Amino acid sequence: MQIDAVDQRIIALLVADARASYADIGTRVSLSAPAVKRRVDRLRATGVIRGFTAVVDPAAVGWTTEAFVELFCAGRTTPAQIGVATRRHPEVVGAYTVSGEADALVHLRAADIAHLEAALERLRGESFVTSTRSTIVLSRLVESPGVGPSSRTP
Amino acid sequence: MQIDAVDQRIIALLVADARASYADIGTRVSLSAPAVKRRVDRLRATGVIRGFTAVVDPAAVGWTTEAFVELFCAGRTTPAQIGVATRRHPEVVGAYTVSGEADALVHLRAADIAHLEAALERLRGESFVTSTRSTIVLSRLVESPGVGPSSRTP
DNA sequence: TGTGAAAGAGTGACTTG
DNA sequence: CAAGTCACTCTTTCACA
Repeated sequence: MQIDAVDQRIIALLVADARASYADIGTRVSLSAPAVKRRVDRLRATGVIRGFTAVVDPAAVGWTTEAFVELFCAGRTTPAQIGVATRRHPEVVGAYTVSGEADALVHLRAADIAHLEAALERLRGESFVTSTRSTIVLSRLVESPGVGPSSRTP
Repeated sequence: MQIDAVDQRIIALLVADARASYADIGTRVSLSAPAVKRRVDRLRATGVIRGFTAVVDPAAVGWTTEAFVELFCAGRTTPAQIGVATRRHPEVVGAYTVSGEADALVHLRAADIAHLEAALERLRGESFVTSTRSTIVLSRLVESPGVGPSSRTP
């Protein structure tokens, strides 16, 4: 699907504030509100915009402990398998297959160290996991939602 | 600040759909629309809800290459220093100080390998960086926005 | 917190370049 | 075909009980 410069700007504005009105966006991109709505509808329908979400301070909700866990998997493990398995754990906020020694990298978020340990144990219980290597997050310095500065086109 | 069970449910609903109407949320939590608005306003004012954003398919915007980079830093480098420095790079979508060998873990997103390489070079140019170790993301399996399933309280 | 009223936003049908 | 206009409905958001 083709997205033009106006779409880009609309996306950037929605990433900055998902509750902005179509009229507001319209004035910023020189379009009428219905025109903006049609574009947003199209972007949602084609999957460019996956949805709208609230950005919550994890500490405020009590999920304050984070870790990155490298997963070493059994010989014939597919990415899809890892995806399905990791998605089952609510503590998993990110999972990626990666190059290098490990097969996958899993981003965990939990209430505290005890909760994190429990989640890790559960993860290690997955049949295809042969071993893990954890890295505890000491502090979160940057965490952009969305796709980063989507106003830029590289 | 104190957030009760109703706040939790409102947060969960907004994470699921940031554009839900107050009336809609209200029926789900048995409150009137203005009551919901007042709670959301309070949650925003106190920083529990940091904002509302659109979740964009990175591939659709052309940022399709990702990496995790471990940063090894000079002796007296503060987390704040790393935070300020990494925030300068638009490719950085996440940065954390971590336990283990490395001092920090940086999550990069770029258009392609060339762009990623350029970003990495720029990052390595930061005065306090002594060395880096990169892990390329092969596929994204899970990536939850917000705070994960915030309907759960651990 | 709920109610009700005024202002504003979302959305469909229709028209125009 | 995509944008603009208009009309109608639903939301937001205020004051007050």
